[in-house]
Amino acid sequence: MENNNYQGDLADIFRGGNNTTSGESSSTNNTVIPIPTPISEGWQFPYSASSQIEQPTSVQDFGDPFCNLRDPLFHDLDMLQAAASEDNNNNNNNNNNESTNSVFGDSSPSMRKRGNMFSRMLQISPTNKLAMSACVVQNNVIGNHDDINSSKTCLMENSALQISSPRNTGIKRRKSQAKKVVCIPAAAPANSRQGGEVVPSDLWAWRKYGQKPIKGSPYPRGYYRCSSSKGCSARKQVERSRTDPNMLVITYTSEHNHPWPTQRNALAGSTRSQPNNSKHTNNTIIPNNPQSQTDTDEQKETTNNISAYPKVKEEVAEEDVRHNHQLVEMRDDEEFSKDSYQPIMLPDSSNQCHEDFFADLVELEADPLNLLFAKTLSGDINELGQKKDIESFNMYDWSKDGNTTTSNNNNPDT
DNA sequence: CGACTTTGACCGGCGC
DNA sequence: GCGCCGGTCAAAGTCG
Repeated sequence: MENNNYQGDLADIFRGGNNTTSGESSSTNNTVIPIPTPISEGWQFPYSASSQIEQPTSVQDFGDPFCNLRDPLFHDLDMLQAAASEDNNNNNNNNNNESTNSVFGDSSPSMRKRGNMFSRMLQISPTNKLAMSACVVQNNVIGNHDDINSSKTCLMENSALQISSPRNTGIKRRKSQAKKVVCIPAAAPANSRQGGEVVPSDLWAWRKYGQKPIKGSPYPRGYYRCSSSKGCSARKQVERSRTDPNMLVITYTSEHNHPWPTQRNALAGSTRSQPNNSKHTNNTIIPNNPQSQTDTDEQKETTNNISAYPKVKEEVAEEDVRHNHQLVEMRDDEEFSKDSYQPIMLPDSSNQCHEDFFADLVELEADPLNLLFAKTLSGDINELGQKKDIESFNMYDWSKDGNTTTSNNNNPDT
């Protein structure tokens, strides 16, 4: 394998970007929401125990719990510029802060207000220079999804490459598709057979249909499609970060054409990664019961299990901020009953110290995924200060209706 | 038996 | 136009 231009994957994420104006379905939509690792940043997810979790948008979220993450910062590009300007001034007075801290931490009021990593939706649009600027700013400050812990130099490099890439014209992409990129902590590669990833499962059932070695990456990329429903075009790609094997880069493509699966549906069609399958451990874990995660080599897991998104860093890419906003708005009208599941609430203490940083994340808190992060991060970081990866992912509590739940599946009490 | 994973082959987009 | 490379297909094998 070649190891050149590791930015490639990220570049791919960016390069295809066309802003999706309403009505332009053919455009490629990529947005990246870099989520810094709390491990090194001291960053943590906020959490509001009082937050009510709404059923995630199923049809338009690419099956990505992160889909609804959006960025107040980039909600308005004007705000972005204003923020940048403001922050520059502030940073001048806070030189002792690392740039990352300025964003993840607390240096800049403006960034603190607008700059949460979850919400950093960027409009990666070749036609929108301002958006591209936003991209640069974001990458410089927050990080590259492929290696958030990497140096700023690297980040800036990526930014430059992404923008300068001819592909950033993005008008022609292999297949015009909206994509979302999520970078999440992964189980230790050593635990995965054949370099396969232990992919944290989400609420959808995925079936692997291919795997390819990717140029520039020592790790293969797995291709999955939604198996929850025949005819569903939703796909995702899973690969390890080239620079940080502990991170998985998951790219969601296309959309689910069916409702968010119930637990049964999510589990349906899967015989190898069932929670009750002692051999094939799934990634679903009870947040409060880390031991429930056995994380064996067998669990290549991708699939099917409900839930679990890791805590730490992550990125979601999507090209059109507006689109995300729409998703958010639509979510309020979601026909899916939130009876389907309930988030596991965190102790209030978990969010206390983060509220300032996530002051603007009210919307995000409504997203189950946010809870995932909140839970995992607050727990893992506070307690361990290190990533526990997938082991503490299980953020969903599906037991509301008394059905078997992800949590319950791993809960010794059940 | 059905659903899944694995894996080589094929196809097509994209850069040169 | 050519070749590289990513994405998908589909056969074979595995598993419950």
